[in-house]
Amino acid sequence: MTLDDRKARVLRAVVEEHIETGLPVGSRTIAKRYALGVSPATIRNEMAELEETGYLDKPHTSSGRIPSDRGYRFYVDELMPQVRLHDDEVYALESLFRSRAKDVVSLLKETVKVISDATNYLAFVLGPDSGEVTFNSIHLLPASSRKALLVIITDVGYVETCLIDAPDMTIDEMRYVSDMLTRNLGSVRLDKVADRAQALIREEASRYAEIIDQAAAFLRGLATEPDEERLFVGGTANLLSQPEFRDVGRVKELLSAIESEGLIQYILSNDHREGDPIIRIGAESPVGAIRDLSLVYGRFTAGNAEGRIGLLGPRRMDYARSVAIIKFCERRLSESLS
Amino acid sequence: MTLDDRKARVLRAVVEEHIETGLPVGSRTIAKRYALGVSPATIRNEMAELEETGYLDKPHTSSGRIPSDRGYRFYVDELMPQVRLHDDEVYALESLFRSRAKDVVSLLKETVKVISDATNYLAFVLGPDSGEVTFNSIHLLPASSRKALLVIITDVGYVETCLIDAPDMTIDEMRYVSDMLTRNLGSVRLDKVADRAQALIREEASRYAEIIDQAAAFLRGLATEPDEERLFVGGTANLLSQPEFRDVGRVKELLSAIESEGLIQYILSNDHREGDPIIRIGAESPVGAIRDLSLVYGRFTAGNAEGRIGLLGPRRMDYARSVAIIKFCERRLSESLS
DNA sequence: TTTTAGCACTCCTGGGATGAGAGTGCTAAT
DNA sequence: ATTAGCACTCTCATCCCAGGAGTGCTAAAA
Repeated sequence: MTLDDRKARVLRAVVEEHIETGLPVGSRTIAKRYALGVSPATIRNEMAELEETGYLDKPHTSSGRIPSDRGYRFYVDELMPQVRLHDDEVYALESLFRSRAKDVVSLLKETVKVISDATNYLAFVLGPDSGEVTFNSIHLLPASSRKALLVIITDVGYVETCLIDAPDMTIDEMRYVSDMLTRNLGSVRLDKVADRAQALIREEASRYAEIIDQAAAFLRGLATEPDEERLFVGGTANLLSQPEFRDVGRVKELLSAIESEGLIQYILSNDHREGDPIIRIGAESPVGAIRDLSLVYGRFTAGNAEGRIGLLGPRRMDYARSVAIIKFCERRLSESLS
Repeated sequence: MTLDDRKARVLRAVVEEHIETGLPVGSRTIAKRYALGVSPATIRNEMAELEETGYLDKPHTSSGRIPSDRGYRFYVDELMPQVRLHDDEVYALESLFRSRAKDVVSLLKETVKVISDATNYLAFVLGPDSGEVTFNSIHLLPASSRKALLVIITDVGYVETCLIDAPDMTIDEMRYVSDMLTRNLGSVRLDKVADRAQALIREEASRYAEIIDQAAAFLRGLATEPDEERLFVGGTANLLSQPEFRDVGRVKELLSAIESEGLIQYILSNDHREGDPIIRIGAESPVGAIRDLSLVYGRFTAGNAEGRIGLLGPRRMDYARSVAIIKFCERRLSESLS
């Protein structure tokens, strides 16, 4: 279904006006602020037809119109301009990615912070799933007299550590065990590592069985860690400044929705290419709690695993800018993590 | 200033009733629900006197009373019962501290989560200041062909990592540098380490100057990291279910207050012993944004550094239970981190 | 002297009623 | 096909009023 030129222009005006003000928009406003060259009455007629065909809604009989999900969808697919980010925004993001004395987790967290502040929406990053990751090397380091620190470096740059019991081990023994573990378990996917470790214990019949056991348990833990563990959310406070959240009930609902499994599963279930962010408007997402919010998110790759980065905002969010920001982050995250 | 026995009982009844319901409490309610053995009229007289002496307030002329800051203070100091935690609460907390396959940061984060869920208040932990910490050992590990991972283990169990440029180094070289750094910089306080590193570079006149430089820069970064970096907050969503936050403006104000330097500085500025949590009621804290909230927090020690753990709730928070929870966490955190 | 019952008074709260304002839909004129 | 004009609809803020909860005061009872 397509729209004739003038209807499209009216729709675009309604959407953009509504995105800006958050209020229902009337025919007079459009006539005044958008140079369509026709009178309010004509626009009224067009709006009536756009309503009949489902692109616009009326909150009540005698108010202005607001875009329906379908209206936003048409706008996003056909009318939305491609925006360029402001120089200072680009600068803020670039400096994030340039200073590389950081671990992956900090990078992801800071990215979330920057883009939520830049948009006033809620931002999230879903880090690469460690289960699909292989690890680069594993090290045992002395931590105290009876403890050792297990350090695991994955191929996407995650660094995971945990303290394990390792009484009476010399540094040389630790090095030996480190080498053995790296040799035998490196380049095995994390979710397969537990089995391999069992085999290793049998082969070696060694006095290090206990160490290997602890290491395997930890690796197993990493692989089976629930999705929420690698979700970083930022900008809750920003969201509160959106007028649609003057009702606290909404906010609560939303916050718990984000932490619930459902939303993450939904985001992961959508297959898409990098550089082509997914936009889900209002009730297009099957997740109830965000039925009057919109979602713009993309994916980035880190080694052979992938993560997601996105924005969650009111249905009247600024899609054009959001898409530009997400695209930028997709690209730069993928570069930084490879 | 002290109160005669009956006034104290009336005050206690008003405080406890108000904590439970959140509403102004009237004389009739107290006569009915608390067995003081006197009529509402008598209670009215007592309440009038308590109001005159500043222990109670009236929202308006003909409503029930609510405790003033002073009333809460008297309650907290003189009337509040010592509560024991429920078995299941103790269990939830104990299992947190028992499973020790965790790094410090996760432990702190999970503690925050557990106690904010248990209380429905906002919980926070301020981790030990790394500037006052010495480190245990420092290691260089191969990460990729041109990069090495710098791992620093502090004496309180923090593990900090960062990637640095280290082209063409063999494992043996890395071990050599690791040993050198640990020998020369270990047991130096983090905030003194930069100077020491400069000295080291001069002494060694070595080809590893660049590595040492990067390590020193990172250590310096740790030491000068702002206080907020080690602040973990949890339970924002819980706070929204408190009736005093049905107004979104409040919530926003509060969220930004927490992230502001001021509150943290205030908390750090109070000296106190472990096992003796500080209670700050309403306007007792000089930080404007929490002038109608209360703060209950304690301290824990980790090596020779110290951290803080606390709850931020409405002025009518359940002080008795909050104190019990904070005491418990103080003790167990100190045990776990030493 | 202390406690209590009684009662007038105050103030908040919630439910209509009202009027202004914004915007529409329709009709008739251009 | 477009536009001006106008009656109509609906929301929103305000005001008013009655109901209810609670107080303070006075006078009687313990």
